[in-house]
Amino acid sequence: MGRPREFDNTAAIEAAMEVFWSKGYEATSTGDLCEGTGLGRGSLYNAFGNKQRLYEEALRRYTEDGFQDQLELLSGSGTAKDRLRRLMTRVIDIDMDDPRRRGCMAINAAVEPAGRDEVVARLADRSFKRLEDAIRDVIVVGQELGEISADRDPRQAARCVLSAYYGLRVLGKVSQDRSALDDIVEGTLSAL
Amino acid sequence: MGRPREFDNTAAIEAAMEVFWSKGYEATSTGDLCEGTGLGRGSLYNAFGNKQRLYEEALRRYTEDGFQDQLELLSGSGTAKDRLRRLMTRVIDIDMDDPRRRGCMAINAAVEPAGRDEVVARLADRSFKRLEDAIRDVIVVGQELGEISADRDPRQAARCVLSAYYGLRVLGKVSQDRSALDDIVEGTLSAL
DNA sequence: CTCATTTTGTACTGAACGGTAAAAAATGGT
DNA sequence: ACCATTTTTTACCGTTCAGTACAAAATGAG
Repeated sequence: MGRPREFDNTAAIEAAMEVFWSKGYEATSTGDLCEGTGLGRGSLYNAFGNKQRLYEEALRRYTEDGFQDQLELLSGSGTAKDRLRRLMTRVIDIDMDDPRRRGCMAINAAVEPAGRDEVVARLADRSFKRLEDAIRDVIVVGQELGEISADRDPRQAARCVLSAYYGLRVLGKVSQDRSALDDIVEGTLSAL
Repeated sequence: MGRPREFDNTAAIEAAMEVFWSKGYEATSTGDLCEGTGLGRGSLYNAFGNKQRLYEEALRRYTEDGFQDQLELLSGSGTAKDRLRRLMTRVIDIDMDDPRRRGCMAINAAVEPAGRDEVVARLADRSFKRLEDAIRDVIVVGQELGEISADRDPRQAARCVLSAYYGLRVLGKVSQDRSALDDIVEGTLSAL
């Protein structure tokens, strides 16, 4: 019972995610969050407790949504290498087209608030590990089909792709040179 | 003429670097910087203008010092692969031994203040490019000596190592699994 | 010694911060 | 209709923020 909520919880978290993603944790004020979500201070604090917990919710949402997108790309058509290539070229497109240069929010989280918030650190870590597993699955299939050389441990190979992927996103934060990023994709794939 | 400075400019920048590196740009207050450098507010603002410009100085110092360390590792003894391996295992050691989990300040800069400060973005970009060139030089030598297969463009190969290197540092921010990071090193090197 | 010049320490500024208090408003149950 | 309960709104905390004003202190030039 009681007065019903006038806002959609999911939509509010998504709006907060956009704000945190664009500005980072520390540079985002609670006023920014009120403006972004359309909620008053009272509602925001009543629903989410404080800025830190709302950030955790926002990051959780980001990693869930992002992982679904990644799975979709990795389970598309084409060879295993084609799918891994699409995973990487997609983020190059996204990173270089985004005028706000938001990059990957999981990386941003690992860099900025993870040192002070163990929940954030574990969320980021789990997100990285899940992508590693998904990449590994693709590599295993590729090896079974003979598309990828089978003389390398698939877990190790997946970790290399994973590392290249996140390196790509770091470099994409400040690089203007798309061909450098494309080199990383092709070089990483030809190593498999 | 005028009253002489009582502090060493270089030492102050270095102290500020430590503070920014540990806490990040936004979370560092001007009070933290006074405490870290030992300077009063007046001296600090008189010498460096404002927080942003001091950060730029600190990052400049970090990238200069860091690049010297990297060059030293890359010009050491052993084969080209040995030297590239040392470059990477060194940062794994550093990242995993550091209780403060500061990571790579250039990455931190690319993630946090680069979006609002073009000077920072260019400093980070330049730092990345310089390491790419240094890695490429080692690969070229390795190819000439037959230690590294010569059928890959050295620039592309260098970019792959570079990307793996920064991926490594991102993962090292939150990972507790050293063997995963070691896999990346060995996988990346065996691809050359 | 005096004066121009620079640095230093301190006190202070208005603004913005994260978070809270409390009352009004809106519901369902009885 | 009334009450317990929850959300919303608004006004308000005390604190901290980045940056400044200004006078005292320390120099070298003349």
